[in-house]
Amino acid sequence: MEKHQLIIDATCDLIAENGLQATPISSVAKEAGCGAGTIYRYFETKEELIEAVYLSLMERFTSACLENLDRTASVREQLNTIWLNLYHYMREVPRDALLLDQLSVAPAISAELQERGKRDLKTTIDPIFTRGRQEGSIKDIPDDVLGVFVYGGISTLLRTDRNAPCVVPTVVTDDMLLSICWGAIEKRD
Amino acid sequence: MEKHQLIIDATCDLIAENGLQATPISSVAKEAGCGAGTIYRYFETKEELIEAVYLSLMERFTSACLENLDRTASVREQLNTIWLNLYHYMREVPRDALLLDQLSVAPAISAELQERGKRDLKTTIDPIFTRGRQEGSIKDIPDDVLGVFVYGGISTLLRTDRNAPCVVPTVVTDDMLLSICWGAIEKRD
DNA sequence: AGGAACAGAATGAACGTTCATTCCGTTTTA
DNA sequence: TAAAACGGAATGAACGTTCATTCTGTTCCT
Repeated sequence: MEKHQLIIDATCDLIAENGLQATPISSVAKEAGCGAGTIYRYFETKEELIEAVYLSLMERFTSACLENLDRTASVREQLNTIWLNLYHYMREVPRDALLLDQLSVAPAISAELQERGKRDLKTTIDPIFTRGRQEGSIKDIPDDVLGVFVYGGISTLLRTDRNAPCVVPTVVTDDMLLSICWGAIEKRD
Repeated sequence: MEKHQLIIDATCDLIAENGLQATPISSVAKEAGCGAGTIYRYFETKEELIEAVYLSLMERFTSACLENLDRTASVREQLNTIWLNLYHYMREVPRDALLLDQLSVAPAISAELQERGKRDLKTTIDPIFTRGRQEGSIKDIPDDVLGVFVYGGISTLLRTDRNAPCVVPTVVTDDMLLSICWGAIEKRD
């Protein structure tokens, strides 16, 4: 495998396990099986490495969320797919869920980088919300608000469970989760 | 004011503004108007200081959320009060919202400390959920799941807005917010 | 005077980053 | 073809900086 990617992977593992401020370059080098100096052949600074880690993480989230998405299906079916994809990915790959928690408060992650990381997902989801709103099945509230609220709920739920385990995985079925998510955004008369 | 509290306050301000890893003791000392050594008269280690900061933060959140709570009111009214209190507090005191973001991924904050920080709030809210469930107005889903989901939605919404401002404060009315929160947890037939 | 409280310089460990050197595969030369 | 020359990837010891913590002399209070 490419050294570039090897270094990124090692950094992902270490930050998820130990946190950002407990992940010195020296330990990344050891984990990646190279010398510390080598890392600086691929990344000018540690900050740049972190940025690369963040973008690779967001790519994985994006493709996980969009997996098996049938873009001809109904609004409801499409959102169900995306939300369950997100929920399952975060449960199955806690490393990436932990990593996202760490990076979302890292000073190295600027506002534009965040925007870049979310762009692909947003350009898929926002039209679904828009359509749902036109069809009258979704509340008249901006895309961002609806999307972010649901995302925040799911991610916080799983984060809490990671800290004090055993509540969520055994109790929250897919149906429950979707009922909560839909309740939040659904328009009722 | 007590030096003890002065040091905690200075630390709150600096962590909220600069992040935890950009808040050395030396800068806390300067902000608090004392020498670095003085801090160690009140806190044995920096970690202990961070723990005190966290507990003081959670006290403020707790009392903000429970303000004007009428414990004889209906389930719906009580939850409305709590959620709006939370929403308004996080909007009005962004320093504390930022601080919570930083501390919730800090290694100094252990799982038990988190539990202690949330305890008072939970012992008030959980019975409200339980009652709502008995009355048939709230979904048959554990307290933790419902509470955490709503909290996560609100806090993530405001965090996102802080990074790319202007969406939320002007657009999301109290009614909208409550409609989202209630939709998530409300039982419908 | 005597002891507690305080300030800030001193200390040593840990970190990000640099750089002189080594290593290794490829190209050139005879 | 064999060996010499080359170039850039890789290395890790060394450097300068920053930080938490300690030390030491001073100030304040009673």
